[in-house]
Amino acid sequence: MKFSKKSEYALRALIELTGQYGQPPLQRHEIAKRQQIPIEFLEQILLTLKNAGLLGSRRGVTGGYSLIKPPQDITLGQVIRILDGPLAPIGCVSKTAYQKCSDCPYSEKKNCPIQNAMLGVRNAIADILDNYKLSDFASGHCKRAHA
Amino acid sequence: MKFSKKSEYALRALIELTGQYGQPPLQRHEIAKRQQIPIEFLEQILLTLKNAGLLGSRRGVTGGYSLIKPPQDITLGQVIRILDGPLAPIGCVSKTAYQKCSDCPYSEKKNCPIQNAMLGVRNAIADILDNYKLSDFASGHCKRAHA
DNA sequence: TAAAACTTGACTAATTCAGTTTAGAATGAA
DNA sequence: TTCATTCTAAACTGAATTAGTCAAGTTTTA
Repeated sequence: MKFSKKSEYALRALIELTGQYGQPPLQRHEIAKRQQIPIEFLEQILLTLKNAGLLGSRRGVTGGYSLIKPPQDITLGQVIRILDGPLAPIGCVSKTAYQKCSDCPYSEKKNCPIQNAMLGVRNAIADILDNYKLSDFASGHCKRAHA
Repeated sequence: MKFSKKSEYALRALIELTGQYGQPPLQRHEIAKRQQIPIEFLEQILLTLKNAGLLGSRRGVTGGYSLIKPPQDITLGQVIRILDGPLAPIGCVSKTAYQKCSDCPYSEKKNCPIQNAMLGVRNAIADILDNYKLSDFASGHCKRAHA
C-alpha cells in the first residue's frame, strides 16, 4: 500500500512549480536541486505530467516547466492517479479504472465482504486526495475534506 | 496503492475460517476449493498467518487450520499488515513501521506538506481497517469506524 | 502402516521500481 | 550562423516484488 517514489517526487516538484506560478518557467535542474531529486528521473516525471496536461514547457535558454492551470484547480488525487494509477486498493472498487474480479466467488452478487470493506477504504482515500488542492498543499495548509 | 493478492486471499480464507470458528479445523484444500485459491499459494499464506499467531493447525487425517482467537478480536488491519506491511502510503507517516525520509528537504522540520497530506490518508485507512472486525467482515456487515 | 494433512525451503517467470543512458530537436543569445 | 542551453523521447538496466510452483519432508490417526 505504498505510493511510488514517482508520485512523491511529482508532488515535491509541484510544490516548487506552485511557488513559481505566474512567473517565468522553472528549470528542471533548479527543481532537482531544491528538492534533491535525481535529475534524469525527474525529467521522466515532468514529461509524464506534461503529457497529462498539467504542465507546459519551453525549450532553450530561458526555458523550463510551468503549471498550465491555477494551483487551486489541481488536486493531489489527480497527480497521484497519473503516476500510480487508481487509488482503489483493489480493482473492483475503483471508480476511475474499474476491473471485475475474475476469481472471487462473490463476484456477481452484491454482498462481497471484500468489496464492502475496500470500497470504504477507496472512498476515504479519494475524499482526502480529491479535495486536497495543490494551492493548499504547497502552502502547508492541511485542508481536511469534511472536518 | 493496491493490496496484494496475498492479502486478498488471506481475507477470503479467513471468511471461511470465521464461519468454522468453534468447530473442527478446516482443511486447506477445502478452503482452496471454496474460495478458488491456488492451493500451494494458499498454504504459504496460511503458514504466514499461523506464524503471526492468528491461526492454529493440526496435522494428520483430521487436521486443518482454525482461528486461534475469536473473530471479533481480529481486525482487517492486523491481517493486511501481516501480509502487506504497514498501511501508511509513505514510510514517514507509519505508526507501526516509521521510517525517516532520507532525501526530503523538509525532513527535520515539522511542516512537510507531503507528511501532512499522507498522514491524513494513513489515518483514514487505519481508522477503517483497524476497526473492521473479522466477525463483521465475514457476516457482511459494513461496520463503519465513525459513521 | 499408509494415506491424509501440514511444513519448509528453494525455485521461477513476469512485472514493477527506480533510475541511467543515449540520441535528438528546439530556442535564443553572441 | 553557431553554439550552449534546455527540453523530448525512447531504450536500457539492476534489483526487488509478485504470484505462484515444486520437491522433499514430518506428523498424525484411522
